[in-house]
Amino acid sequence: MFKLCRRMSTEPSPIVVRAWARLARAQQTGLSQIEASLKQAGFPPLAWYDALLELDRAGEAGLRPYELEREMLLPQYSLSRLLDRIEAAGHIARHPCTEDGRGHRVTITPAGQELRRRMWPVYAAAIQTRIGMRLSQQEATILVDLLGKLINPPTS
Amino acid sequence: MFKLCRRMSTEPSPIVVRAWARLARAQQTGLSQIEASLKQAGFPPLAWYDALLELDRAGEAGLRPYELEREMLLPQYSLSRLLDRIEAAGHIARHPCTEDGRGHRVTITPAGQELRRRMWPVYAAAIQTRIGMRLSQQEATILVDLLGKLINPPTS
DNA sequence: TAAGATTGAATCGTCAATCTTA
DNA sequence: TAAGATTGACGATTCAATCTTA
Repeated sequence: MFKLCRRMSTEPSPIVVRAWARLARAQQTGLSQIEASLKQAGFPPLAWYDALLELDRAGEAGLRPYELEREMLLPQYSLSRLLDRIEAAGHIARHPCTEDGRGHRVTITPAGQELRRRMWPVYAAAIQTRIGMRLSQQEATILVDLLGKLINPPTS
Repeated sequence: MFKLCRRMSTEPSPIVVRAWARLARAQQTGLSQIEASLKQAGFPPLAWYDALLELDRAGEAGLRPYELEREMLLPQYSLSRLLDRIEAAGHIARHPCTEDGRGHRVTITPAGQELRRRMWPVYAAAIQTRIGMRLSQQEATILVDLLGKLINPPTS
């Protein structure tokens, strides 16, 4: 009798599997509470905030859609539809791009800046409830460090 | 001149905001790689695995949909539609419930057990790539502990 | 040919209403 | 009245195809 070859030489250890399970659970729990808080306050989803934040930081020059895709880790078509909705609500504007005729520039409008500003206190309160009230400053620092190792590139 | 009242006495600290941002980013990156691996191998989404795992553990008695909702943190209607799809593919069965005429019991079929078994190596390899290869055992242990503090109940 | 960006059709998720039984 | 569960209608996401310009 021979032992079967262990093909999965890189099978994850039980503690690694638990780490992934808890990462998924902690994020899902946090995200759903944040989304619920925003909705209850009459605001749009968190993805709108993320987009408006990046566009606000980019200033008058705005961003190309492909730049926003990379910031937000969204596929091209998904961002395109998200921008459709935010634009229809009057919070961003799309302009033809002078340097590259294929592309566009996206900029935030004053109404968009105002929306982002008003969303922040609700978002911040939810972050504080889910994270801030459960970790010390030192624990939060360690968590930031460990999660940094999980984010690309592999050698960070 | 009087200072304005600080209404947000619980404004999160910058490190807490960074912790949330990285938690969201690490989970999103991990999940999208896992989903991509499963899809490339011809398998259904991760939610199918999660449901099949719980039902496999529950054995012949199966689970009531409301029990599965709580395990998976899904709303009732969302789980109902997920079960529709998995049932249509022949991987689970819904039975009327003898103890409670309103409810049902959901059980895994042999085909469902087989599917779950075949999905695991692909899922495991992705976990190892995203988590196992980036953290030591000690780091993974600390991460499990910190994430545990973020998961309900608040006093865990 | 490839990159930036969008879109029709199909799938999936969500809201509100509904049905059945406790 | 409330709990377990489902469903019609609608909104969001995804896939594949398309359009325009580099």
